[in-house]
Amino acid sequence: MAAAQKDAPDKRRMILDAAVRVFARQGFHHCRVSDVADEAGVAYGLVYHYFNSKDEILNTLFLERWQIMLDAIGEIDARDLPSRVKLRSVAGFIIDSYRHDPDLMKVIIVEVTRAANSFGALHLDEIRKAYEAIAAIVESAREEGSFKSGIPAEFAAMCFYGAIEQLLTGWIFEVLPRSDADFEGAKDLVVEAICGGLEDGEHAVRASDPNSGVTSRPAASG
Amino acid sequence: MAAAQKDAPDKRRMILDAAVRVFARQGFHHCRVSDVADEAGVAYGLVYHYFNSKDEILNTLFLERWQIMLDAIGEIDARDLPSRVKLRSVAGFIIDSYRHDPDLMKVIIVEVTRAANSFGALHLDEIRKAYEAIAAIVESAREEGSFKSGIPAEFAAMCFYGAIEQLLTGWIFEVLPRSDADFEGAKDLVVEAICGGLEDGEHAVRASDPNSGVTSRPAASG
DNA sequence: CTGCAGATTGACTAGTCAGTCAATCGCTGG
DNA sequence: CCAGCGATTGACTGACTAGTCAATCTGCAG
Repeated sequence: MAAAQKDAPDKRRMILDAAVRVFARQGFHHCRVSDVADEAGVAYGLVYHYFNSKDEILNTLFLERWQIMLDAIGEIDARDLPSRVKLRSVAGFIIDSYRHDPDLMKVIIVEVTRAANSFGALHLDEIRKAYEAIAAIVESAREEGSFKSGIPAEFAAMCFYGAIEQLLTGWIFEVLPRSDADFEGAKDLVVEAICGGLEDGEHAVRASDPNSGVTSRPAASG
Repeated sequence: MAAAQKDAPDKRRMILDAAVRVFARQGFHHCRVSDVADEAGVAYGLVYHYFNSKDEILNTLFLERWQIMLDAIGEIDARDLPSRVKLRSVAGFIIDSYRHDPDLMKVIIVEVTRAANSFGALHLDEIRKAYEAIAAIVESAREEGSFKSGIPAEFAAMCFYGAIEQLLTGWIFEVLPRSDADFEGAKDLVVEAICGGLEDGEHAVRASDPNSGVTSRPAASG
C-alpha cells in the first residue's frame, strides 16, 4: 500500500492527466483512446480497467474540477465582505484556475460548459449551480442596496460569468495577450467593467430611449 | 430557369436549412450526413453534389450568418449615435438573430465560436473581426470620454460580447426564461449591466484594495 | 424524336475506432 | 515454492459512417 504510492505511480491519475493534455490539444472528438493511453505511457486496455468509457474520463475531469470551483464560490460567499470583493474573488479564482491548468480549463469550457448537445446537457445541473452561486452573491448585494435592483441577480450572474468565460476563451484562442500582468490585470478589470460599468461616471449619459432611431434587422436577405 | 424557382425548390438551400435543424438537435459530431439528407428529403448522394464534405456545410452556414452580423455591426458603428446606443443596437441585433433562428445561432455558438479545436480555429479570423468591430465602438467612446479610459477597448469588447453570448447560451440550455418580454428586456438589461454597471451609483462603494483578505486557491488539493 | 447536361439516386467501399478479452505479469501471503 | 488476485497488455472485433460512383432521371435544345 505505502509502496504503491512511492514506487508505482498512480496509473489512474496518470491517465486523467494525459487525457487533459490530449483533449486540450486535439479535442475530445478528434482524439483516440489510444492517444490518451500513449500519452500516459500505459497500454490501451488499462484505460478500460480504470474507466468504463472514453466519456467517463471527461466526466471525471469535469466533475472533479467543477466541484472545487463550486466549493470555492460557496466559501467566498460565506465570508463577510462587500459584494464587489466577493465577485473579485470569484473572478480571481477562475482566472487563477486557468493560469494553474490552462489545458484543464480549456477542456472544461470547450467540451462541457458550451457543449449543449453532449456533455453540457449531461452536467447541466452542476453548471447551473455555479450560476446560482454567483447569483446569490449578486442578490445579497441587491438586498443591501449596493447593486441596482433593476437588474435581476440571475441575469447579472450570467453576464458576469459570461464575461469571465469569454476572457478565458480569448486566452484559449490566443486573441488576448497572456502575460502574468495580463492575467492579474484582468481580475480587477473584469470586476470594474461589470460592477462599475464601462461608462465613465463623470461623463456618463443615460439614453432616455435606447431604441430611438435604431432598427434591428437580423433576418437574412432572401 | 423561372420554372426552377416555382416548381423545383432550391435543393441546396433545403440541405442547408435541414442541416441547421439536425446540427442543432443532435450536434455536428453526433449526426450523420444521412440524417441531414433525410431531414431535407433528398437522397444521400445529393448532399455531395452541392457540398464537398460534411464540414463544408457547417462552414457555409457559419460564414453566411457571420458576414451578415459583421455587416450589421459595421453599419451600426458608421451611424452618428452615442456609443451606448450603438452597443444597444449590436446587442439587439444578436439577440434578434437568436429569436429569428435559434437553431442557427445555437449551431454557430456551440459548434464554431467556442470550438477551439475544430471550426473555431478555422474561422478565428472571422470571429476576431466581430471582437474588433465591437472594440472599435468602445474605443471611440473612450476617445470622446464617455467610457472609462482605464478599461482597454479590446478587453471591454470581450466582456460585452461574452455577456451576450452567455445569455444566448442560457437560452439554448434553457436555464434562462425565453418569453418575448425576456428577449426584449435582455437587450436593455445587458447594456445597462455592462455600460452602466451592476452597482447602484447612489450607493456604490469602491473597494480601495479588492485583494484585501482574499486568497485565491485554484489548485486542486492533493 | 434524339441526345446532351446537369440533377438525383442509393448501394457500396474503405477506413476508423470504441470497447472486449484472453493471456501475462508481479506482488503477497501461506 | 506455489496459489491467488489485481494490474497490465495489446491484438482483435463489431459497429459505424464519410465519401464515391455508376446508373437513372428530367428538362430542354436542335
